[in-house]
Amino acid sequence: MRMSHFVGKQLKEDPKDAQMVSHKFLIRGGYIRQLSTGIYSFLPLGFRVKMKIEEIIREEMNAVGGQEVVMPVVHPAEIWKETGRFDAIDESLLRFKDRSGKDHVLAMTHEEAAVHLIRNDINSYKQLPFMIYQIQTKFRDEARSRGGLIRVREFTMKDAYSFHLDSTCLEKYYAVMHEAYMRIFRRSGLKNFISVQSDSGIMGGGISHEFMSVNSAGEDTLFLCECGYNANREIADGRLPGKVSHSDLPPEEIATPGKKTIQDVCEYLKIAPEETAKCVFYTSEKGLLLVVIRGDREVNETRLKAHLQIEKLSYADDETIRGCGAVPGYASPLGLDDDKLKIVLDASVTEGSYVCGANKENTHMKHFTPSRDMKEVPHTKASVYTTIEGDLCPECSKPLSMARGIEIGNIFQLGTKYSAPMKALFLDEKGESRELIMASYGIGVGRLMATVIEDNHDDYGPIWPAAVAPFSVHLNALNLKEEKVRKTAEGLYDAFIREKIDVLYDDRDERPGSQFSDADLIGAPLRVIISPRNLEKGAVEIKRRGEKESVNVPVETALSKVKNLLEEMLKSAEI
RNA sequence: CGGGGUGUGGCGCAGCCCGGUAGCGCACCUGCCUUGGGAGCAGGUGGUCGGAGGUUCAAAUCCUCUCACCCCGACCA
Repeated sequence: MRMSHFVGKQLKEDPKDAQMVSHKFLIRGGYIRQLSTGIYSFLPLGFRVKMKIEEIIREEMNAVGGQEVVMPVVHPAEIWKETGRFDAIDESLLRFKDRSGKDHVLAMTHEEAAVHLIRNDINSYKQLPFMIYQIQTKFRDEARSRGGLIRVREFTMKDAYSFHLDSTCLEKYYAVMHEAYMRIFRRSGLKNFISVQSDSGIMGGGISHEFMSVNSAGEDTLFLCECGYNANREIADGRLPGKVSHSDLPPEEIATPGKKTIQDVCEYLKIAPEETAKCVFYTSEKGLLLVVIRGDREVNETRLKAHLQIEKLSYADDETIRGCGAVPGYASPLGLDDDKLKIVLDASVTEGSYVCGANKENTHMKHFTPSRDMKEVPHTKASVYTTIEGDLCPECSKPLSMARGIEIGNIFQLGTKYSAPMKALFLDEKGESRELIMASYGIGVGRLMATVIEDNHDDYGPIWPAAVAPFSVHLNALNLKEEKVRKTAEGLYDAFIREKIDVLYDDRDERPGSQFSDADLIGAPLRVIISPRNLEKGAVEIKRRGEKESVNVPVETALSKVKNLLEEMLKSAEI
C-alpha cells in the first residue's frame, strides 16, 4: 500500500477524550474513529489488525474441531423469551419493534440463536460432541462505555458453543478450549495474562473462567497467589488472616448513644472494626435477608446471590428493617421475628466474640459470640465477605496479592441452562431422550486488539507483534526527489509485493521526522529506510520497531534479509 | 441512573466573567526553499461558535430549555 493514498491520517496530538494508552494510539495512529458513544468505525489500519487477530482465533478454533457459522444480529424476541432472558436482562439488551410491531432484540450473545440453529439438526448421541463458532458483531447497550475499544457497545466477538452428551465430555472439551484460549492470547502477543475463576452470573450454570490481561487500568479486580490460585474479586474466597478473640462472658449491653456506624462505635468504644459484627439487611425476590458479617468487611453480593440462588438484591430501607423487629443502626440477629427474614451468618464471624447491636436504641452488646448465641436462632452459614489484599489463599494459605485486569475472554460451562428451556434434545444409546449439555466461549476481538497495544508499546506508538501487525514492513523513502532513492524504493516496494509481504510504502515527500513519527504510530515490526546517505554506500537500512540499533545491508540482499527477519519473528511468537 | 465536566474550521485550543458580528497552533492548498526524528518564508481554503427559544439596536458571550460527548461511581451475560 502506498501511504500517499492510504485512508486514515496519523495525528500529532493526543485526542482529548482518551485516557488509556491503547485508546490514544488507536485514534492517533489512524486505526479507529468514534461514531457515537461506544461505537467505532475501523479504518484500514485497524481493520488489518482486527483481521490478523481474527485469523489467529480462526486457526485455533478450527484446530480444536470448531465449525465456523454465521448467525443473525437481529433476533426475534421469541427465542429470548424461551429462555426467559428477554425479561431477565436489563436495558443492556437493546429491544425494538419491526414494522409489524413484533419485538426484536439486537443480539448481545448468541446462546439462543445457536441452540435454535442446531436443535432440529441434532437428534442422536452419535453426532456429539461438536462445536460451532462465529466471529461477528454484537451489541450491548452498556451503561457506560470507556477506554476506546476496551469497553464498547458495538463490538466484534468470537463466540463458540459446544454441545455434549454428558458432563464428562463437556469438562474434557472445556479443558481443550482453555488451552486453545491460552494459545490465542500468546500468539496475539499478550505479555501478562492469566485465567481466573469467575462467577457465571446470568450466563449460567457451573464452572467458568475469565481470561484476564493484568493491567493497572483494568476494570476487574483480581486476587492472585504464587501457588497459581487466581480469582476474580466476585468469586475470590480469601481466608481471613489473624486470630479471633474469644470471650466466654455472656452478652452484655453497653450504651452507645447516637453511634450507629461501625466507625462511630469503634471510636467511641476504642476498639477495632474487626472486633465488631454488623448486620446488613437486603430485600430480594426470596424476601428479607440479614447478613451478619464482621464489621471491617463488606458483603460480596455476587457470592451472596450465588449462595442463595437469587437474582435481585438491594439494601432494605429502615422501615422494612423495623418490620422484622430490628432497630436500624443497632441491629442484632438475636430476638428478631425469625419467620419474617432469613439470616445468613457469614464465615467472618462464625468464630470469636464481637461487639454487635443490641436491638435497642443507643445500645450495643459486648461478648456476642455467634457460635454460642446463635444456636437457637434459625440461620444458614455462608462465606459471603469480600476478599481483600492480604487475605490468605484458600489453597495454600499464603497471602493473596491484588491486581487489576482487563477481561479479554471467558469460558462457561452452561449445562442445560439453554438446552432445557429450548428443548434441544437427543436420543442416547438407550434410546432415551436427553437434553444437550452446553458450554460457551467468548473473546472480544476489539478489546483484545487494544490490550495488545497496552502490552506492546513505547512512548511513540504500538510495537505490534509480527503476527498481528497491520503491515509487516514499513518502507521509508527519504527525499524522493533524488532519482536513485525513488528508483530503489519503488523497486523494493514491487519486490515486497511480489513476495506477498505486507508493505506500507511511505511515498509522500515528507521530511524524515514526519515519516518516522508516523511509522512509529503504525508500528510495523520492520522498517526499511532508503536514503541518499545510505545509498551512496549501496546500502539500505533495516530497523526493528522498538529497537534502537539498525543494520545496513546491500540493496541487493535487502529483500532476503527482510524475509528472514520476518520468519524469525513469526516463529518466535508461535509457541 | 447519581456526581462532575466539555461542546468555537479536520485535530488541539483562546475568546465568554465585562455583549459590538470570530482568532491562534497543527493539518490542508499554491509557490520558493529544505531533506536522518514532526523545518523555514510568502500567499491561500475552510467555521450559521452543538441545537431551540428568549433578552437586546446588537449574542460565541447574558437567561431558559434541550442534545451530544468525556470523566468518577453504580451496573456488566
